[in-house]
Amino acid sequence: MQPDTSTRDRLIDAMLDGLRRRGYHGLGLAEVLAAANAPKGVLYHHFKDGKSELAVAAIEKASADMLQRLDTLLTRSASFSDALRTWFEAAQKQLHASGFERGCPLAAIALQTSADDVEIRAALARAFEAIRSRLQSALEAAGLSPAQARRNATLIVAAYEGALIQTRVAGRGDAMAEAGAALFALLEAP
Amino acid sequence: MQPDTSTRDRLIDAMLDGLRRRGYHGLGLAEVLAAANAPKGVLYHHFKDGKSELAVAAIEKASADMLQRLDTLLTRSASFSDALRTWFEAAQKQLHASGFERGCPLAAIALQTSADDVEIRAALARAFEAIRSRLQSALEAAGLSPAQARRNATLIVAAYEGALIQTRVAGRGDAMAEAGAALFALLEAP
Amino acid sequence: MQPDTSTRDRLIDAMLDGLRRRGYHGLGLAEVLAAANAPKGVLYHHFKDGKSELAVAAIEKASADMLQRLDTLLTRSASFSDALRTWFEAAQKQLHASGFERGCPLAAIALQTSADDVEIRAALARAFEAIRSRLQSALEAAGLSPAQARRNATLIVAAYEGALIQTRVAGRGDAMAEAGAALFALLEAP
Amino acid sequence: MQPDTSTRDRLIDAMLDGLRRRGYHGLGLAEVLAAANAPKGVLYHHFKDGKSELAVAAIEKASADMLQRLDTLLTRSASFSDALRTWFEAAQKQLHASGFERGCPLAAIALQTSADDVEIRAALARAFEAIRSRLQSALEAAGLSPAQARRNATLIVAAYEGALIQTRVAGRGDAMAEAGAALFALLEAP
DNA sequence: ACAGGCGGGACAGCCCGTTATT
DNA sequence: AATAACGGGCTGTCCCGCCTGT
Repeated sequence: MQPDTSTRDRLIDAMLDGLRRRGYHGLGLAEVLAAANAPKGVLYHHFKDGKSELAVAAIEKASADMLQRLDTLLTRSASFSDALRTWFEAAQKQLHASGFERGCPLAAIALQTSADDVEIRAALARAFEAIRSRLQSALEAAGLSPAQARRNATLIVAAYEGALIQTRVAGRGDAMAEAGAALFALLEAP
Repeated sequence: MQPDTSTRDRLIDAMLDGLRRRGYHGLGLAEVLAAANAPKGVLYHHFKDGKSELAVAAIEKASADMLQRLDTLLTRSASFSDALRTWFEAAQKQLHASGFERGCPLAAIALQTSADDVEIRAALARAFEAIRSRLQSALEAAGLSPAQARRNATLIVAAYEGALIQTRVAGRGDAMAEAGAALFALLEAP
Repeated sequence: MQPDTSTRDRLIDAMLDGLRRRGYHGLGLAEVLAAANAPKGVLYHHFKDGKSELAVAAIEKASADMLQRLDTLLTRSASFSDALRTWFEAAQKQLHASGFERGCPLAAIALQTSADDVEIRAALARAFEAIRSRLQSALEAAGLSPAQARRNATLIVAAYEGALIQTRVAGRGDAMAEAGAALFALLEAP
Repeated sequence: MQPDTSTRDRLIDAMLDGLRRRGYHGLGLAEVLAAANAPKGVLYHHFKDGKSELAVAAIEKASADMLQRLDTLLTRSASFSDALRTWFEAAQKQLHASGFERGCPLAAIALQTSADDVEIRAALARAFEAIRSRLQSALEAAGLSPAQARRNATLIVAAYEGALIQTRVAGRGDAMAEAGAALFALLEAP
């Protein structure tokens, strides 16, 4: 029983960080392996389909992490709006702290897979659906109809990802703050 | 004025299409050159910095196209909401028509450039700013304060891009429709 | 004496089959291990020099098998010619049955070892010599001089291997049949 | 106009020599490129399918060379037997001169391609057929029936290839000489 | 004897950019 | 002004051999 994280976990973490910064095709395995301090051969023991399988594992971890953070926020916050506000602010801070390099890995991969990357697409679709679903149930709990809740959940996710893109490109946090402010104002409108 | 489009224009168009489908790093020059039916050497005559310079040209064309389409919509539509609705619907249709492969080239590039791709980042920032700015002035004309207009403009762009991502991954148009519906409902609320 | 074949034997059989189909360098150990349903480590317990030692064992098994089959044929057939005819026909049938994929493992290895694969070369030399020798003594028993018998034995082996090659490439059994027919006609000529 | 052979030709020659010595899978492109003194990238200009396409070109050159040598021999020799004898002796000498490393490239490839290497198999089939065909017409000219000529041609090719294999493995020229002697004796028998 | 993670070198393929030639 | 050959670095993949724990 060894306390240090296993090679497999280190590979996933390194992949995740790389995906956030460079996206799927922009990221070379050499960089991932160096970050994980792992030799080349070991990758294909843990992920026999190579890069794509590792990416799927990374997506699933990212999805689980996001979901859990979101869940914590939703249960601990006084209101749905408060939770959302904290969520957006945290994303903005994280992006700022990394010099606007570390965005959302889901979006980064989503825009550079082609239709034949079946496994990856499926993993992404599952991840987005899980987050939308969690937001939807929170909105229903707040009194919205299922259909309304679903639509607003999709919009929130869209605003989150879209604002991250603009923020990243601009190299300034404004977009995230602006989109968040507009969204909260609209959602809270009587 | 020559009948067939010039080689330079064909290169830009091919690059733009490629970026939409595969993003920046996922796209090889060989594919672009084949699509443009141009030999290797000619690229470096027109764009001496190669791929990145061609990408900047493609971004600028995409930006100009989007801006012009948006402008037409805003001037011809009965209301701002109508224009927006048409804009979202058109994007959804285009994505659907291409089998959910052809998304927004701006977002695709935005997520796979690193901080040292200075020229590309700058071009992207200009492009997003131009669209936000156009939406903002339209919202101001509709009676919003400059600050409110600015925030809503950023949110609209964010929702647009974020919904495109979700739609692309899911391989179904729902997300775009849902995010659009939620956005219009919120914007039109009294 | 255990009911299921030992791991060692399964490895040799899997290697032999692989060599027949892909040759030495075209065959990966992963494929062999999968076919033998054996984990990686076990190979180096039984064959400490790895692939090459396993190949030698496979060659020796192939050689022993061929020799025994030949021996049976020579003792049970009415004449040397009959034995030969049956031998060629069996080879042709086996090749046909496997879609012209499963040839002679000796030849397959012979053509892709370099001079420094000492052990393998030696094993192959022994195998060929054993077969030639068996044919030679049968021919001597039929009345030929030792020198004549030796020459004809070498020719028969050559015709056998050379015809297999042509058959495999063509994907049709003709070559084996033709070479055999010509050989029998010449050998039986008064 | 430069007198030295083009890069393309040098690549083919280097490939051919490599195939003779190591076979298809045993031969790495690095070795070929070093022998041809060519950088990696240039290979894919001349042979866009890479190694397999280069192998096809090498096979075709080998086939053409063999055919031409055979043709010269058959037209210049006093008899078919003389031509054959010279052919076998030349092969034996070449093998001996290279320390029994440089065999027939056709056989070397034939035994390590799998059924899905369609192009390579087809090229090999064409090459063998061409040689058989040339021998057949020479035998017909010597008075044999087409069927007899065809069978003997196949046997001659088989004996040639099969003897080369045995010679290569043994590291001594005997097998080639023995198989040749037996073959000539049988063919010349009244 | 078995099991499987580890290690890193080598493989074929492709990349983008440049340099002669015409 | 346009083209095709060149150049070599880098990618993802897979290889074989080892070595520590059952």
